[in-house]
Amino acid sequence: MVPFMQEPPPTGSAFLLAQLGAHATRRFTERIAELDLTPPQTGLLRVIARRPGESQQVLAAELGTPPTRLVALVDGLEQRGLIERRRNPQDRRLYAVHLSDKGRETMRALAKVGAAHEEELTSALSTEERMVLHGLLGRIAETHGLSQGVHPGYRDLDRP
Amino acid sequence: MVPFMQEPPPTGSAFLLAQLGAHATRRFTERIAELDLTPPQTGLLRVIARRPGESQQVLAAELGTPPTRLVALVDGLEQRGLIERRRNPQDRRLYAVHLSDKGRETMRALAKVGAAHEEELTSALSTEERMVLHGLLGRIAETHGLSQGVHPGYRDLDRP
DNA sequence: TATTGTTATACTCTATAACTATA
DNA sequence: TATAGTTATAGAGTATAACAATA
Repeated sequence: MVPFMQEPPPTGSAFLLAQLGAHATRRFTERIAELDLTPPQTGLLRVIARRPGESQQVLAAELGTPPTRLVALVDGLEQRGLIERRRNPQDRRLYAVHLSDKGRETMRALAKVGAAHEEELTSALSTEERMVLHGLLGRIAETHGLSQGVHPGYRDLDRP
Repeated sequence: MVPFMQEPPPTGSAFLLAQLGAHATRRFTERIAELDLTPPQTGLLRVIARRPGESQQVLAAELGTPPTRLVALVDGLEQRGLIERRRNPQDRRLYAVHLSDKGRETMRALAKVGAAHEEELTSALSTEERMVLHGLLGRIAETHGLSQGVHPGYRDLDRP
């Protein structure tokens, strides 16, 4: 969503966070494009890896997105052989969504991409400074209820 | 653009920055909605305030956006009386874009919104910690060429 | 009747290309 | 011919509502 600019105080921390967050997202998007993945696909893979076998409804709730949006997303990853839809014989309305072997391989590649991304982004800082930064960011995230490892995106946003 | 999730390492600083950046943007968007402004409008106002009298071409270059996009943006702000297009008698192709008195008033309101936003976002930290955070973020932003006070958004992004 | 997944549709935001008016 | 601004058009991404199958 989000366009090219934000806030009035030229360089408060809030503005820097918005700036750096957009930059981090852009760079990460470029990196995963080489794996032929988009950020939404990557996020879905992560949730499936963490909670294998869940229904699409549960995955949608976990991601905070409308269930309809998951259909195309799951379709795409399934067609590429990264995930599998398994029918539940007890309740034939549900699918159980799992990673495939190829999907697990992709997760390992994503871990490498993430490490390189982290290194690039924090390259200006010493090891000690990185720990300080991580601690401060973690506390801010915690007080704003962002600690679950799921990117909030812009859901729940009343856009004008 | 950006969807609901990003990266593999559950809580590296890169992921935290993306998370917090999206959160900061969302909260700021909510706040300026009460002034009936969107983030792109706010960013344009800031650039005009900093460089009054520039042409739309220059403003577009400054924001890193196609000039066509500025037309509707300038239209909207002009219709609400926040900015003025002034013809240049020497070269009647150009406009010189200026803030109006009402626009300057809006800038003051935006400054207040920004201060409240900054306070809310960093409320978990002490005064000292806020200074440390600001210093670290500033250094990271600098090494990635983000220091101009203009939000990069997702321009130049090769999206899949 | 309620729920899972799906399809159809519409809306927002943005970019690209074609046009006008001035130079 | 080149440039500033504009309009028209198309595309990506997302959400809402209606629908089919199953419970």
